[in-house]
Amino acid sequence: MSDENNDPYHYNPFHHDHMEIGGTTFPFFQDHPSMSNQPRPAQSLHGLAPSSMTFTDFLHGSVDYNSVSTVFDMSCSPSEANFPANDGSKNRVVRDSVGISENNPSTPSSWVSSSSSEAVAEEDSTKSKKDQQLKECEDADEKSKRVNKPKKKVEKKKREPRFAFMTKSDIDNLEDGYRWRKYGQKAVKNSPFPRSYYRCTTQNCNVKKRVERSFQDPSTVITTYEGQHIHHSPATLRGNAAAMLSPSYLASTALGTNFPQQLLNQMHPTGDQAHQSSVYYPNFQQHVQFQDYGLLQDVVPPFIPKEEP
DNA sequence: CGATTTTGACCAGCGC
DNA sequence: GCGCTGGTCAAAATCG
Repeated sequence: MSDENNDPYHYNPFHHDHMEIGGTTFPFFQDHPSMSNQPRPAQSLHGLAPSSMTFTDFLHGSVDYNSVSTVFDMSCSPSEANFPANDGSKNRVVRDSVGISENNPSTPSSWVSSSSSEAVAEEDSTKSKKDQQLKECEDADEKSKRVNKPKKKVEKKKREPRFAFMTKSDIDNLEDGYRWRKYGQKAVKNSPFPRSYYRCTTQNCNVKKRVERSFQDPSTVITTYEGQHIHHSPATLRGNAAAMLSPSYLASTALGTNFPQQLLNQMHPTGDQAHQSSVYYPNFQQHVQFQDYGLLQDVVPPFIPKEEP
C-alpha cells in the first residue's frame, strides 16, 4: 500500500463527513476495521435504517457495518444535504485540513475511498501483525528486556473504533465524565500545538483519547476517542450535568452504551457558542445532516432507556 | 505517599 | 536503507 491515504495510522479526522443535529454541526467520523471497502448503492438515508439497528449497535460493532454504510450512504450532494458549510470557520477548518479544494467542496469521494481502503489495509496489516505480535507476546522474556529496549505490545496494533469531534473551547482536556491519565504528548507535524495522549484510568478499560488543537483554528480542540468504555462514566453516576453536557462526553458515550440517548438528549441547539462540536465518521460518504433529529431518528430508533446493572 | 503529568527514548510504518 | 512521523513506554518530576 503506497497510498498515503491508506495508512491506517494517518487517518485524518477532517477527512470525513458531517452531520448536523439540531443546528449543531457534527462533521463526524467513526473508524472501524471491519468497515470494508464496499460499493455503495446510491440510496438515501431516509427510511433506510434497519429498525433494529442503533448507533449503539453500530458503535459497538455489533451490527453489520455494510448495512451501516448503506444507511449512511447519501445519494444527495452536500449541498442538497444542506450541509452547514455556510458556517464559515468551522467548515473551513474541515475542508482545509482535508485539502479539498474550495471550488469543490463536495468531493468527498476521495475521502471515502481512502477511509474505506484504509480499513481494508488495516485489516490485512493487523492480521499479519497479529501473529508476529502474538509471538512477541509469548516471548515472556521480552518483558524483562523491556527495560532496555523492547516495547510494543500486542494491543498496540489492535485498532478500536474511533470517534473524533471538534469542540470550540479554550480547554484542551475537556471534562467528559471519565478519568484519564496522560501517557504521552507529541508535537504534531504542521501544527504548533502538541497532541496529548490519554488513557482511561479505569482498570481493564482500554479507551484512549487524543487531544489536539486545530492549528487552523486554535480555538478548536480536536478530540479523538478510541475504544469503548467497559464501565459507566463516573459523571453519569454522579449525575454531573455539566460533564454530561460536554461534547466530549457525547463522543465518549458514543463509544459506550448510550450514544443515541445522549446525543438526542444533549445536543440541543442551546445557542451556547462555547461548545460547537463536530464529530467525524471516516467511512461515511457524504454529509449527513440530522435536523431536528428527523434524520437521526431514521437511524436511531426512539430512545429506550437502557437498563444497565 | 499514591496518583498523575512530563518528557526523552524507543519502536513501527511509510515514503523517498 | 534512511529519515520522518505517530504512538507508546517508563523514569523522573510534580501534585494533592
